[in-house]
Amino acid sequence: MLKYSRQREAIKNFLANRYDHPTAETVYTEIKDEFPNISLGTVYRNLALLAEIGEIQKLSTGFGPDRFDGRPEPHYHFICNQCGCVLDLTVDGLDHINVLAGQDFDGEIEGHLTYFYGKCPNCKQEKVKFSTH
Amino acid sequence: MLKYSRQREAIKNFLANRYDHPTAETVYTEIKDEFPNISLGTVYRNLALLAEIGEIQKLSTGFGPDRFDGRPEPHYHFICNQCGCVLDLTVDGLDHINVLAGQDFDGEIEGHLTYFYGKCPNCKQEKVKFSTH
DNA sequence: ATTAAATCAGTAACAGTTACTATTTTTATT
DNA sequence: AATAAAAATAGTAACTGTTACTGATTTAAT
Repeated sequence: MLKYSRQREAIKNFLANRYDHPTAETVYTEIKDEFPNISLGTVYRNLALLAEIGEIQKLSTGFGPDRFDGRPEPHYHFICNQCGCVLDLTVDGLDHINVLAGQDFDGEIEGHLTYFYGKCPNCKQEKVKFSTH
Repeated sequence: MLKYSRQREAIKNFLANRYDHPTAETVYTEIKDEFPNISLGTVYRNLALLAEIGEIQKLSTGFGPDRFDGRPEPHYHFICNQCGCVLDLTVDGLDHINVLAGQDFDGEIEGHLTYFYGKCPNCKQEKVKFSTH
């Protein structure tokens, strides 16, 4: 049975108000303002739990630590090749790729996980700035 | 300057003949037949190097250790939710999803990384077997 | 108020990977 | 073939991110 915990609530609220997909470490250090002696283990445990019950999302980008997204509803993510930032990305009409993938496959495709890569708006700007003088 | 090394060559050949996307640990233990005192560090170093120069691919699936694919040409991957196996998957006509993703995005989409999930052919079979008696 | 279960803080352990160092291989030059 | 510089190696230590353990605290039902 799941019991209320202020720490868990604080972690969830913290994530709900952030859009930069922080790491467990970031959640830990930031939440320390409110809970000066919260444990890193508590942060990891609650992040895992919240992800499991679908209240947040865990992003394993492949490089560096996992990141967490306070928006539970399904959406895509963009990772900047230059600065490494992670941005939310709403892309419609991508469900059909499961069908495409299943075309020549004897198993059963149930879902997919996609990360988009490139230059974020900021880094795209930067590049223009440097290349035109 | 890149110098030849038999260990690197062996690692590359080993991967070229495997289609199960082994982990560094697996490469290490298997390649020990030929090089009894090869170092795990050597395996990691060469896997990273081969991936960097594009002769193999590194797969970060998000759970467990990274896996390696001896086929350098771009293709997709399927991960079985049940047994965890990783299979190659050829899916055509998926380049356009970069365009779709860039529709309402001010940055620049340069690529994407997609993993498909579901039941592999074997596990799909299993399920049928158990549910029909 | 009492109690049992859940959660906690603190810390140790763990997995996967990278970094360091002294020795060996490779390869270009004599 | 011998020499020498650069690259790679084996072996091991260290590191990063995460999980597991333990005894104390908090929650929530009685």
